[in-house]
Amino acid sequence: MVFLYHCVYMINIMQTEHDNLGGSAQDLPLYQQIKRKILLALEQKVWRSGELIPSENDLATLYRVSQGTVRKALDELVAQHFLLRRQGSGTFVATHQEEQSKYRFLHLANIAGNFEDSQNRILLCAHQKAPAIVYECFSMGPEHIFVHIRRLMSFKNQPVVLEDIWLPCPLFSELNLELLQSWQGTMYGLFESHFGTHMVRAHEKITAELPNEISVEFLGIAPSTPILNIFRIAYTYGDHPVEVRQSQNLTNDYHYANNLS
Amino acid sequence: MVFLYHCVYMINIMQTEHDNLGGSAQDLPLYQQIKRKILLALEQKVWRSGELIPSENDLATLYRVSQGTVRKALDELVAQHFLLRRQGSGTFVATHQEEQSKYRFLHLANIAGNFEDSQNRILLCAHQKAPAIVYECFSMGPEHIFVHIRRLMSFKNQPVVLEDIWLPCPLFSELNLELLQSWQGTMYGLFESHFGTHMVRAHEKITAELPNEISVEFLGIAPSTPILNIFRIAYTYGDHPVEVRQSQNLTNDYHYANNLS
DNA sequence: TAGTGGTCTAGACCACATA
DNA sequence: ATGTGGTCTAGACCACTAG
Repeated sequence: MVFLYHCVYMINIMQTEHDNLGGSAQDLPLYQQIKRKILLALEQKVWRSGELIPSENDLATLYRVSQGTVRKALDELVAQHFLLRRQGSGTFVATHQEEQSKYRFLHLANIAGNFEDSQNRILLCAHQKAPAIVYECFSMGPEHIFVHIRRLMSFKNQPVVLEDIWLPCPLFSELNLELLQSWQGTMYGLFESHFGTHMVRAHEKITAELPNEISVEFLGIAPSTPILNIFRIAYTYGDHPVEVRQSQNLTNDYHYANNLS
Repeated sequence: MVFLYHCVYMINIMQTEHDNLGGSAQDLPLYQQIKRKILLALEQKVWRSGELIPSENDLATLYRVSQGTVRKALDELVAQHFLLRRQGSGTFVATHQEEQSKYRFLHLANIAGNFEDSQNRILLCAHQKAPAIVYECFSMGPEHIFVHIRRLMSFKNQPVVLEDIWLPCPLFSELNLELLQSWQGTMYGLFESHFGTHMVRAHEKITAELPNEISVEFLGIAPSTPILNIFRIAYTYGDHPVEVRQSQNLTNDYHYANNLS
């Protein structure tokens, strides 16, 4: 029975939590405590991306709370895209393989406001030093090495985005050109399935700039063309930064679409 | 008793809904039906911005459902910023006067990632024709007139944003320069308190451009300076568009901050 | 002290997916 | 047929606000 299998893991985690919080759990509501425990289990990879987690009833038994309390914890985790519910099937760890998450981290739309599939070309994948800002983002010393990826994205076969990506090295050391070129799907899907790193959120700083030399070359534009510059830091479980990305976007035919609410 | 006062309104609304949906309410879950009724009441200004709405128990009695079902409807409305809960006090119609909504529709942050208060100068407030795109956004014929506002926003007394705002005319006809200049607070707060129009969401299209002549003049920049251009349509209850705004943002010292999740 | 929202429970029934 | 999540109910108790 799946339930018993998970029990072994979960009891460990429950007790770890118990120790950390000193019994009273800081007076957080029960459902918040359970939410934390599930998040910790996700961070510690008790359940992997795409896997089925125990049913609401099993979790309720495990945590010694009612099913309604588990449900409230799951509600929030689903709203934050950590989990995915399928009625009749169960609750699953969210992945970047799902159709619906294809444009979750890519907000570039055409004039009509629709998202299009991109054609991608990997220009570079090397172990290198990185710009100073990258070291700051990861709080790492200057001796560290990063995997540096450069990618050109085209829409309707017109180059639109040139991005430089830096990934910390112990974790992504095995990443190479062949793997990137053969992969069908989003980059975050690749990171998840081959490196066990699931991106949960990102922060972007958007500015208007003049293009760098590489953008001029690969986007085929004049050096005076205004470029939408996006500087992104992406985070995995536990708010650990695991990717820094700078992209230069040609916004003649496309725009960054954002909903405020 | 406040409860009885509201009953008169609510019963009308309930019956309107009932007629529209033909009894079976399209098989929507109860809490979704109640959410719709509350949204309709907000749209029809049964309760005004900032006002207390009936308690969960009163609403439950009114709609003949359990308090838990009302709560689930309110949960979603609060998450979408339509309502605001205050424990011990009650549930209120959300406003743009609250401190927390000051930067809800202004995502410009300084290098450290913090939001700053702006100094605003109204350059223009006139009843005018508008660019063609504005007519499209409102689905209005070319005979219509709009209120056109031009505003310069500065941070640390350096001009950073120049925005042009178009508002449809029957609704905002009374808007004038004196009112705009004397108003302390956000523009959406003004629209809400003086024109009964509460913005609930907006969509932005962001591009990099060269500045228009007016931006060159008022931002004090060279015509070749890249500018972050934001084209916004803002909506009130019922997804009716009520504002079109184009802003040109100088992103030398500030950036558009966006969280993806 | 009374009324409000916030948490938690227990149990019923429904809709859906899978075998 | 079974087990899953989805909805709905009724009731208890707690935390907070205000008169």
